[in-house]
Amino acid sequence: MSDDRMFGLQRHERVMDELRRHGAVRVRELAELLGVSELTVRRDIAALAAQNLLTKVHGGATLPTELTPAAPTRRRGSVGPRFTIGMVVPSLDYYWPAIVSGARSAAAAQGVNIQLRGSTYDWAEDRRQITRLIEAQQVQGLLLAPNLEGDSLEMIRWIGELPVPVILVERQPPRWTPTPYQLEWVRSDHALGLELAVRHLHDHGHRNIGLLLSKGSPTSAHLARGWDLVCADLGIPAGLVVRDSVRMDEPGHRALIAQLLDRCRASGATALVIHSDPEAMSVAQYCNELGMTIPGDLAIVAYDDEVAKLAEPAMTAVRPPKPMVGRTAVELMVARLTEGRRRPIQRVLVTPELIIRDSSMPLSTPVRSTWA
Amino acid sequence: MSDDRMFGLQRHERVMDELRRHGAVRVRELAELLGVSELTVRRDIAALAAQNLLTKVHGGATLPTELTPAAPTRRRGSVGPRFTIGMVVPSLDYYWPAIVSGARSAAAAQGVNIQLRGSTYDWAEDRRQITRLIEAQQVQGLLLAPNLEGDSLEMIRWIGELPVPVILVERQPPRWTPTPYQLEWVRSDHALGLELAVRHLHDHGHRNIGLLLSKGSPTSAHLARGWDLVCADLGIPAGLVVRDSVRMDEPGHRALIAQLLDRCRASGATALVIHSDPEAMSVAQYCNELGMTIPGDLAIVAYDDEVAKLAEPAMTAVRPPKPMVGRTAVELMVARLTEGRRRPIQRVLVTPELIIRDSSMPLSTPVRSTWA
DNA sequence: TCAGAAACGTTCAGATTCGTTCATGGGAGG
DNA sequence: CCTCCCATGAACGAATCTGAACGTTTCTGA
Repeated sequence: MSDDRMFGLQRHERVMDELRRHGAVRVRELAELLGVSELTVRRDIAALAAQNLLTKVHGGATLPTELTPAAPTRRRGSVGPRFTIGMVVPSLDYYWPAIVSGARSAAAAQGVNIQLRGSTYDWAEDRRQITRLIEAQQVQGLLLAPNLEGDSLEMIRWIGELPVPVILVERQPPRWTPTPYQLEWVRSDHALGLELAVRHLHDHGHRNIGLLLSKGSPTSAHLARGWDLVCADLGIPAGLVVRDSVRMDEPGHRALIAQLLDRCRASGATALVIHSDPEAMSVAQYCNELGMTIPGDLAIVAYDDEVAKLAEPAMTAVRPPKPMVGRTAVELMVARLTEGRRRPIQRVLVTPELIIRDSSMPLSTPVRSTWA
Repeated sequence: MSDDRMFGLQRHERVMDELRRHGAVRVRELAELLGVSELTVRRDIAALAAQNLLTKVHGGATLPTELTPAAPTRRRGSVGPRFTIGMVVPSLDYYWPAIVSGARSAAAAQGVNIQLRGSTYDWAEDRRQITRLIEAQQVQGLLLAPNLEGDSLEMIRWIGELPVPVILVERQPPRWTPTPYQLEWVRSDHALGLELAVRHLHDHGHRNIGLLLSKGSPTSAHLARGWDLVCADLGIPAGLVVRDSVRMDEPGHRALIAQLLDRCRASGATALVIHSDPEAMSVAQYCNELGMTIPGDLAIVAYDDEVAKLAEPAMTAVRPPKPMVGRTAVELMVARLTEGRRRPIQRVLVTPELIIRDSSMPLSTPVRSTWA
């Protein structure tokens, strides 16, 4: 089933992954981690460095910085707009690395720099990071993903008054904002993503589906909206919605899952859509311990597709277009900086993708994606 | 399963399925799984790679990522992708010329051609034009603005089955479409445009505002939605909405306007938002004949800004970002044609602009847009 | 400054994979 | 029924990937 070996490209991705997660990697560790010789790792690093995706240092590699020696200058004459864009994201180890990576590669293609700042899901910290970026006077634009829960109007007004253009990433302010210019944003269409999941399950015969939302995520609201719409469209019950945190590191998660499964049984649900992979894997593992089979006794679709592939069975998941969101944000920002205020405000929705694996369909069924 | 042999296309789908499930596939395993020779698998992979559906690597294939070595960079001649894009618009004399013009200039910048076809606001004619463009085999993509009133699902399904990528312009299909790929679109955010108009009037003291919608325009629905939302937000009455055609060339338009003004007087309305310039000018002219002053006795904001500037007094109007819509559509299409199906679906809203002239504010007031 | 240790990269070899060339066979169309 | 065409498969030289060996460079601490 699993390969003992990976392809070169996969290794490259893995290297970049580790790099984004930790900011730096060392050859020795990577060699062990990936199960290849150090020489191979060095070759990988050299290849990635040739694309300016990382900076080679003695003993390993780091994320590229403006200090990178001998950055091959862009093609001769057309230096292009050399902007520096600040980016503040709420997390650097879940969900956001893929967005940052998409942003980084778009930035490389456009010849601009990105100043990345990790924050938390907390507005005060967001604000601190943003303020520091602005005060450093180095950034011409900002890509932000602030926590808009709470008194969002106040935050939005504050953001609107920043001296540089702002584009919100994976966030949607109210449709009208009390700012001199309407705010620009780009986000995944999570409501549609959820709809894809439910319709996939519906296509495979499930008529009674439940939804488990993780608490406190800005995504939940969109998922809930998509849920209501698609259930109404398909004429299936929309009642089984649970908001709870059932991660394995959460105390009492087993009791919560047991409770959830009771509700499924009571309402006759045969499938669950679960927000965020860890929660889905937690549920799957619990089912496994109980002797329930997946997808036989319960079909599961996870939402996020960060680690769903690694579950056993591999989990069908909705994958938000994270790299594309980052990329689009950068492209919008470059356009805004290049064209100035005359350019009309754009708001972009990007559609997630449904990755069909084994947790949602009987294994014997010939594999056939609805996306064919 | 049923057949010992499958067609090439089926095999391709199967390969993509495996790929989506596992993220990577190995030539050897696929050959065994599909019961064909490795050479055949390699040929399949090469074909799929040519469509950017996967990335070929030594020993197999992976899903395309941003690390995917760039396709043959077409620098030297830098001929650019010389695509030809078909564009079918419902009118060539109102509203649409600005969109087409935006599209044309973007096309020139991108080095692609546009085949323009005028149609009507009628689905049968749309379909005829589209069919002809397809059959001529000259276009690699289509920008369409079909009339989606009526049995829109049927039309959407038809559009989804066209052999070239489609982007809808100023049209929004249902959030989910029964097509192999979700439809892509770009449109003006008319609801927000209307909101700008109402808030502008509200800012200048109007607390009782009416809305006149032209009948049968696809825009009306968005305007009505924006109207309900903004009236609720501002806490002003939303009851005075009239749907009528009051163009000067419409028989009986004077009676309808008289009726409208009666309703305004009855409800105490001091301002009107009127969809489409000709209607607004018609009302303004009638008011003028009655001796009412604009904006003194009645403030007017027109929606479309096609000819609003020519009115007397010059009319404040919401200007949908028409050139930008056309431009964005072309840019999206070029991206789609360049990057293929792997590119996630984008849906873009562009924000209109409020052009403040004389019909909404006392003439003495220095004209100053809230947009500074 | 120097020496030891670690890391690096060149070279070579073994193994695997790729793709060209040519031959075969079955289905579509006449 | 025949022919043409395309998809497939076999074989083999070419290309690629990987790791070991070993001389060279860089780092670190005395």
